[in-house]
Amino acid sequence: MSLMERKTAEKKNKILNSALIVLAEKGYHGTTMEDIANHLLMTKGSLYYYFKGKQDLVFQSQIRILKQSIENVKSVNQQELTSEEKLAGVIRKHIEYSLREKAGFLLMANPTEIFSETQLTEIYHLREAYAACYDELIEAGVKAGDFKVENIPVARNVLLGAMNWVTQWYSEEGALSIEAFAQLVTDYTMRIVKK
Amino acid sequence: MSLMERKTAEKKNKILNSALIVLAEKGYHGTTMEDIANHLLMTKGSLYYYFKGKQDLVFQSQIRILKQSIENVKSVNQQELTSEEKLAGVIRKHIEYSLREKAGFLLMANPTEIFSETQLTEIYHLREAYAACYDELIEAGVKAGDFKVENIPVARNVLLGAMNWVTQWYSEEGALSIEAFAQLVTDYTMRIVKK
DNA sequence: TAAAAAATTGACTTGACATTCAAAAATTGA
DNA sequence: TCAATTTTTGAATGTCAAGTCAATTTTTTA
Repeated sequence: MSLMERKTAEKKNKILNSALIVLAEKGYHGTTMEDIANHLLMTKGSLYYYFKGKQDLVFQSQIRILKQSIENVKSVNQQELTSEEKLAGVIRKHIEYSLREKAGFLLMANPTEIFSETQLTEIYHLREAYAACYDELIEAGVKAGDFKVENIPVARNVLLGAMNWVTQWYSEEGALSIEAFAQLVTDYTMRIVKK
Repeated sequence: MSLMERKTAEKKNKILNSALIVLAEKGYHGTTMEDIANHLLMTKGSLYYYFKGKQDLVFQSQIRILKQSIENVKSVNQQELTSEEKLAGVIRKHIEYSLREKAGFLLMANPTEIFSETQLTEIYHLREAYAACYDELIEAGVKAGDFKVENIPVARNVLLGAMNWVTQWYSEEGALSIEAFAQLVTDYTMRIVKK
C-alpha cells in the first residue's frame, strides 16, 4: 500500500470514528451528512470524495464493528483458558466493546431500515460467523461438562439478546464503570448455559 | 361515551392496527403516511383528522402496546401459581405478544430517534411500571427459595434483553409455532434467575 | 519551482414526504 | 327531506437533507 493510499485509509477511518460519535447521539435518521462533516471541521462535499453516500458510510462503519467483534473473540480464544472462562471472557469483551461503540450496536437493531439487500447479505454473513464462534464455545463447554444446553442456536440467541440489549440500559446503572458493569452482566448471562 | 365517540375510537383503533402492520414491514422511517392510508383504502389527508401527525400516530400505538403488556402481566398474576410459574408465564406471554406485534416492539429499540421529550417521559414511565412487575415477581421467587438473584435490576434487565431480542431472530427458527418457540425461549431465559 | 494530481469547497439541484386546507361527499338527526 | 355536522379528498405548500459538480485550494512529485 502506497503512502497516499494509507493516508486515504486513515482519513476514512477518522471519518468513520467521527460518524459513530455523531450517530450515537442522534441515530441514523437524525444524523445529516453535514453533522458528520462539521464534527470533523469539514464540509459535507468532501465526505462524498471518500464515501459513495450516507448509506455507504454507515455500512462501512457497521462492517468494521462486526469484523472487530470477530477479532475480539479470536484474541480471547487463543488464551489458555477453560471453555467456561473463554465464553465468559468473550461475553465481557462484547459488552465492553458494545458500550464503547454504542451507536454501531444500536444500528444493528433495525438493519433492514437502513441497508440495501446486498449490504444486508454481507452483514448477515458476518453475523453468522460471529454467532458460530459462540456456538463452538458453547459446544466445547457442553463436552467439558460445564454447560447444559440441548438447543445451542436458541441458547446462543438468548445469550446474544441479553448482551446486545445492554446499550439500552447501561446508563441507568450510572455509578458503575464499563468494566464492573460488564462483569456483573456476564455473571447473569452465563447462567443461560451453565449446568 | 356517545355512539359517535365510540365510532371515532374504533376508527382510531383500526388505523393503529393498520399502521402497526405497515410499520412491521418498513419500519418507522420507511413508512409514509400514504402507505398507512393506502393500506386502509383511505387517503393520507383523513389520517390527520384522527391524529395530529405521524409521530403522534406512532406514539399512540406504542402506548397501547405498553399498556397491553402491563395488562398481560396482571392477567397472569391473578392466577393461582407459584412465583416461578408466574414469572415463566409472564415471559411466555411477553414473547408471544412481541412476535405478534413485531413492529411495535422493534420501534422500542430506538425511541429517542422518533419521539419528543414529553412522549419519551410517558413511555419511560410505562416501561418502569412494566419493569417493576418483573422485579416483584423475581423478589417473590427469591423469598420462596426458587430463585437466586443478588442484584434484581440487573438480572431483570438481562432477562428483558433476552426477551426483547427475539423479534430479531424468530424467523430463523421458521419451523416452530410462536407458542412452541416462546416456550423454548422461556426455558432458557428462566435460567437467569433460577437457583 | 512548476506542472500534475489530490482534496476541498459551497452553492445548486432534486426528490421525497409531512402537513395544510378549502371544497366536496357522506352521515346524522330533527 | 334538508340543514347541520362529520368525514374525506387531493391538490398545493413547505421543509429538509441527500447528492452533484465546476471551480478553487492544497499537496505531491519530478
